[in-house]
Amino acid sequence: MNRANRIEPRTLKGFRDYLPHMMIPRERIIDTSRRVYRSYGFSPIDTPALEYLEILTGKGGEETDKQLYRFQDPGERWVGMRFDLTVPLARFVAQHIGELGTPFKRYHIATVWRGENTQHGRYREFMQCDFDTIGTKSVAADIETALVMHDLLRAVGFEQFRIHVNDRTVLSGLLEKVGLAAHSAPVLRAIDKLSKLGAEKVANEMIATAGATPHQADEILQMVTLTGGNQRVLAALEPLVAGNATGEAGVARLREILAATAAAGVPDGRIVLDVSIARGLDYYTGVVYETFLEQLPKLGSVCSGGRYDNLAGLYTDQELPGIGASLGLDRLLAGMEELEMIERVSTPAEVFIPYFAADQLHAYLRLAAQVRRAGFGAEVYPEAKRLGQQLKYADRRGFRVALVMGENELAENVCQVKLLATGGTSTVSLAGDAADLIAELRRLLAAPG
RNA sequence: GUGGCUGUAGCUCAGUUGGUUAGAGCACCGGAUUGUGGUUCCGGGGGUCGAGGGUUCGAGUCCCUUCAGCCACCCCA
Repeated sequence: MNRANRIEPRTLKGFRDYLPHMMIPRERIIDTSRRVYRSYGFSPIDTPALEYLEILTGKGGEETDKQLYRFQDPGERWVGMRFDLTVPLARFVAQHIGELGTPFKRYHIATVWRGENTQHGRYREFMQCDFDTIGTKSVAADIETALVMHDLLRAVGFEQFRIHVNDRTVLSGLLEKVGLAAHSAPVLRAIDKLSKLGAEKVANEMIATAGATPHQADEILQMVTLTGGNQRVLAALEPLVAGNATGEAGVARLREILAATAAAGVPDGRIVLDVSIARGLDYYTGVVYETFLEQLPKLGSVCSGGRYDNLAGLYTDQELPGIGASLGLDRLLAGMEELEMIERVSTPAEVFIPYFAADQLHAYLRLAAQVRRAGFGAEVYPEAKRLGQQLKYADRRGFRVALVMGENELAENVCQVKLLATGGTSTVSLAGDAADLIAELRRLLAAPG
């Protein structure tokens, strides 16, 4: 094909290819989250990428409506691509709750699409790793959500992180007391920006967008800027919501969550009561969580969620409360990269077998099969090229070990085990189904990674 | 969606007031070295200078449009 007809290979704005060295850590985090969710009894589900447009519009507000990928399918139905996993979940439970029963715990790891403007760490196609508990208002579900978030971050490899917790009913209670209950959405959006903008600008925004008086703004700020440790914040909150049942219940719930997570073994200081955490989404009605990495506070929350007490109200009359959270996979990966927690590797296999003696392919394939039976990934190079080149290939890809076996080794039924990181080499026997080799590999590859 | 900045090789970039055939480093492939990689040396493949149009005798360089990336707002994972 000549140059003029050639199609330029390119990807759409906000859509990405994932090369092996990015996909390997990505899959590792996905596998980790799957393992943690399952360890708490969350079950996997999946839903279609496309939904009837009417399912997706109306929930989530104007912004999401604008960002929705929508088109007519070949049958001229109006359809949309899911922009999160919560709305499909709402439809899913409304449709199937009869056969699922409650409480229903599910996780859903899948791609979503939003036609919004791109920015660093923000794309038009990205993956969400959600878990939710549907059909119970119990504080136990709130507590479990925090525990899952905690285990998840630790399983991925973090120790330096904090889960910030708040309860929107505390804010609602205060808004009722000061007389701003009718404007809660813009007030909450303003409060959510406190860490970014500072108290003064937040006050101005509340006055401008929510019609608050300076006095009202001041009262709200007084509460959301409380600091000084969980117990002290709780003690300070109580008088502020006193006499308002909604607010009092919220404070009690927060107190219970903090006590229970501590009892479950979450270290002191990991879970932080932060009254300024509001979460932008309108559908949260109770507890809200955000997780920050201590080394990268500016990265924003890497795992967030909260309680919504009428998830499926658009699709069914049955009241279905729930709580859930979502791992910010791309943001977390960006953070791990910045913290140099990601090893540059572009092979998922540990063991490299150079194709050395040109007429001995069968011997290499047999060796590789023995290594794989022991549970290791093994790759045989496809061409009998110069050994140096093959080792260079193995080194670049990030293999851990090379098994060198040429004429000499074959004659003695042994092979060299070469640790690529150091160059250190030992010779082991292949007798008896390569038992010595397998033992040596287990020893060398025991280290994590 | 709004505003600003930036687009030269896979990556990071040089390229003089507009002037002949567009360069470097790294990366990639091959050789030096037909049995040992991450060092060195030599060679090679890769660019219609993001794309389209305009001004000009002449455009990588100036102008317009468009696409993409980055930043801020908005919103959010």
